[in-house]
Amino acid sequence: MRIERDGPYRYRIPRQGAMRVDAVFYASPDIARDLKAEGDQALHQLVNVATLPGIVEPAVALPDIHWGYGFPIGGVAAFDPRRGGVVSPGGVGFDINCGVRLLCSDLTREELEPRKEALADALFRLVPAGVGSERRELRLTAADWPRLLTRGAGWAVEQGLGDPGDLECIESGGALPGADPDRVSPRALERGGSQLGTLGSGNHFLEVQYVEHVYDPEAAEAFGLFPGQVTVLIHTGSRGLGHQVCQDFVDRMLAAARRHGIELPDRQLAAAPIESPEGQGYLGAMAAAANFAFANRQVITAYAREAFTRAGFGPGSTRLRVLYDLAHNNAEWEEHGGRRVLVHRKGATRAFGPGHPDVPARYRAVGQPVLVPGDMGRYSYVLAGTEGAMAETFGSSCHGAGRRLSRSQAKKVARQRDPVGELARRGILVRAATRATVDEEIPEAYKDVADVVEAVEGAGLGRRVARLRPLIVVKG
DNA sequence: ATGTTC
Repeated sequence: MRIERDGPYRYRIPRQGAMRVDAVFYASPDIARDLKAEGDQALHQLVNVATLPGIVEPAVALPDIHWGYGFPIGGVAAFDPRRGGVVSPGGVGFDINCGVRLLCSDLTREELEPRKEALADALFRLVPAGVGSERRELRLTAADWPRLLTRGAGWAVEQGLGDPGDLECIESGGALPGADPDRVSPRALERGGSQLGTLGSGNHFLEVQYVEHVYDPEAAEAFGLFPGQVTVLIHTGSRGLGHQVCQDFVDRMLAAARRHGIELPDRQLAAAPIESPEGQGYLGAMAAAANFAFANRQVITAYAREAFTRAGFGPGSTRLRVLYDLAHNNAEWEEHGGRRVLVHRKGATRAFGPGHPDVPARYRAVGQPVLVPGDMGRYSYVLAGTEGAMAETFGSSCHGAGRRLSRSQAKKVARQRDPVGELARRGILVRAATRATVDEEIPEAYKDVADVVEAVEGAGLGRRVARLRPLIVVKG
């Protein structure tokens, strides 16, 4: 594979073989070296994506790129429907609208400290976590589904789970347009029916954090962040419902690709023309699943507020304002370079720059908040979207640290140790459904997210605003 | 990520 250095933190894979467009990836020299290492499949997957019909130049990868189902995680690909552009479930991922929501309190770290254990216990009690976790008291019925799947977070607010103001600072207003509940299979509804308001497993979490450092005081003020402030970061997605939607369409898409004469270098890239029945069906079901995920984070927010109250914090001081809520895994219609294109982001964050009409009015002068979780022992970042991202990456930035160790490698390392005890000694309280998940998620399992963010900022794809340090971690 | 091999 021919790779050219294309500027600081920027590399280009010129069109070669079956590629229809160039691919570009962003990385520090260290990250680039790892990506080029023999056996790493991420760049090969990026090249595969560049062969798909109707792709708009370039196929993009951010510094947290790693191997995924068909498409790499940390990738962005835009398709033009007027040039045979396709939609691919693998380009969105199994956890449709896996994403993060940041809440900010008016509390300081010092005010939290005396009630930290109580808060950890209350959060763990009120926010179900773990594989197959359920919230049976919210069991959804046939009458709930159409509105829930079209209105997303707004549906939860209608149910009294949150305030109308919560919807102002959510990507797409908390409801991706174009949802078609009839495209969501009965099996997907069955799986999701008792999972609304639950965290799930794997890398999903709820963290209580504090603002450890402010890089850009002006932007931090616009976002409502101040040093020492207590924040809450929720990372979860569409649970079994989204997983089943993806499953339902992968096989159908493979047949559709064959029928439409689309040559696939990898079956996992199964795709159909955007305008085909299969493409439209997937987009309708995907948006519905995305809205389930927006509702999920909204319901969890309501229970997080309840947990603060039960831990003894006064309601006035803990409103937990929604700073922002964004998707890491979705496909959506956007205008780039004067064209309306379908942008797939898989493990990537929309990062619209200053002045963009889709940035909430209160942040518009600064740019969209970009929330970048790290690992549970170090820190997470809040960035702001930039003009550079608009010009180069279809308005996209990184979404996290990216794994360094596989789950099994991490478990092997963790087995000899006491991860929960080690974190507790550093002031981080972990409440987890299973030890196995904590072992897979030890800090050493991840790259240092600071390195990823450095590359992103160096490439002009985001601007650091603040760094958040964990205090309490709820895990599956 | 995932009723973690429906």
